[in-house]
Amino acid sequence: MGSGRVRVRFAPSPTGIFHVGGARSALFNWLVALRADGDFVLRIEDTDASRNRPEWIDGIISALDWLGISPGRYEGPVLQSSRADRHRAAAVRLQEAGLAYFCDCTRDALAERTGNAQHGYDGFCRDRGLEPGPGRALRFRTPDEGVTTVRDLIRGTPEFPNDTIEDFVIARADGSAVFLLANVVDDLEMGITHVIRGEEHLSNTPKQQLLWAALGADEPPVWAHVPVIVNEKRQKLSKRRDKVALESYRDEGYLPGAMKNYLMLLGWAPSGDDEIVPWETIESTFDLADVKPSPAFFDEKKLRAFNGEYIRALSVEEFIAAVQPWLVPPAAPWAAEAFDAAVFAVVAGLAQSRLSVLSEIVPMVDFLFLPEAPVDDAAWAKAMKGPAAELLADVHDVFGKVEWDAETLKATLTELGERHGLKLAKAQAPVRVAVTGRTVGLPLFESLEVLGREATRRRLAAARERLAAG
RNA sequence: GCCCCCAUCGUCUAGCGGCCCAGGACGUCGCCCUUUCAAGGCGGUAGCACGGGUUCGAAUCCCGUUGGGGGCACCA
Repeated sequence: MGSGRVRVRFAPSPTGIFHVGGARSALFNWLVALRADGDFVLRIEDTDASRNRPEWIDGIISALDWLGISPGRYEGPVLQSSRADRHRAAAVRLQEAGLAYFCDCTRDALAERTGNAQHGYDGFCRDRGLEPGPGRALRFRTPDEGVTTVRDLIRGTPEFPNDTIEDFVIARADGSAVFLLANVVDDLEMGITHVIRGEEHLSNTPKQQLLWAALGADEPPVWAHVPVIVNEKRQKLSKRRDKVALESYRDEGYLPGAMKNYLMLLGWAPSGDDEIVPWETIESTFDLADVKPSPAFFDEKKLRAFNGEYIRALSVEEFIAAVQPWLVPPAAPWAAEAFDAAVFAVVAGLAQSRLSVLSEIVPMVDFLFLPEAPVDDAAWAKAMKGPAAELLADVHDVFGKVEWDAETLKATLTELGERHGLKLAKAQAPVRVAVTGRTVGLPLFESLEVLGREATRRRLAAARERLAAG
């Protein structure tokens, strides 16, 4: 408005988790602000006091920060609750101007009149001239004729016949404004020029646009309703059924870069054949007008693949720093003092290409820091077959005297395996399970080298005992 | 029930009238590499929902059908 400076806002309600759909909306808004050299405002829609907790707000701020939208780079957070007086004032203004009226209809009374179902409000109190009072909500009087045309950057110009827009409630009986009004009052007074939000708000838009005009705005903001993100059943991602918390992805070890890149691909695509692109490229090429209007499925498999790529793109030093949180309790099952950074550094590079998410580092290196091999029963059953017992006996014996380096260990086991008619691929299995507890994992000989002769032989001996015990 | 939105491989998409008997990515399948598992390399698989138009020409434009989805609270 006025100056022409672009101002966008991200207006989540604090619900305890940060929804991936919200993350995408935030990113879209952020990008629009960045590209237009405009402002990004964070507004917390906390008007429903019954379900609000201060820590939820911190959660939103830190989630945004994780995405690269850091405090100080945007306006806010502005708590919508702090503006309640403005909202009430707007409601009063509309009522005094004759654009809204009081209504004491209950849901039941309305259902009875309209033949239940989910019809809109029938305008019963429109001309009853009710005064404010207990049980009386304020309804906005919508036009009876004409259409309200919404200009939407992603969807064109959806038209809503005014006679299908009911006289909706804008303030509760206690005078407090509901979302529809509070949201508009804030956007208007905060000078928001572009409202970029989820598609689920599209049907609210004609109502809000009517409110913009009623409150004296010269023109409504530019709307952009981004498609919803759906699950495999093609339904909107829900907190109850689906894994929607950004925090859970973060805690599992997804890198913010991968998450951002993936999220952007839902409904938008970089030019060219590469889907994995630097954030800077996205910043310099993103355009809301290129966003596809159809819903997109949140494919965690693809996200994982992306994350693996991002992990592999890290330098070993960066990788070591990134996995740090998973190498100490409580994420790690070993004692804090059992961890040896030098040992880990040796295998870090080997582990890096084997992870899709950072948390997978734990089962990959636990054998190095746990006092004993964390033997998995299924792995044991699978590997300890045939001449395993005899082979282990030989290995235990010979490993007591050979040079302790990966190359020698490999040559040794190759030879020992042949003695029992086993190719190396087969011969390594029992040794691997005896020492690491699993059938899969890091390259074996390098693992043995860092683990050391003593620990390795102790585990081989333990495995022999267990085998002997049946 | 009413209003609105959407429709290219299983999935995310490129395509904005001829460059397309449709390209990329994830998945999946096969092969190679290989001490397991990954990673990597090579190759394959699979799609314009349907029906009418418009046009010399349609995945691309229009209409309809069908199918999906979202919304219809004194929640946000």
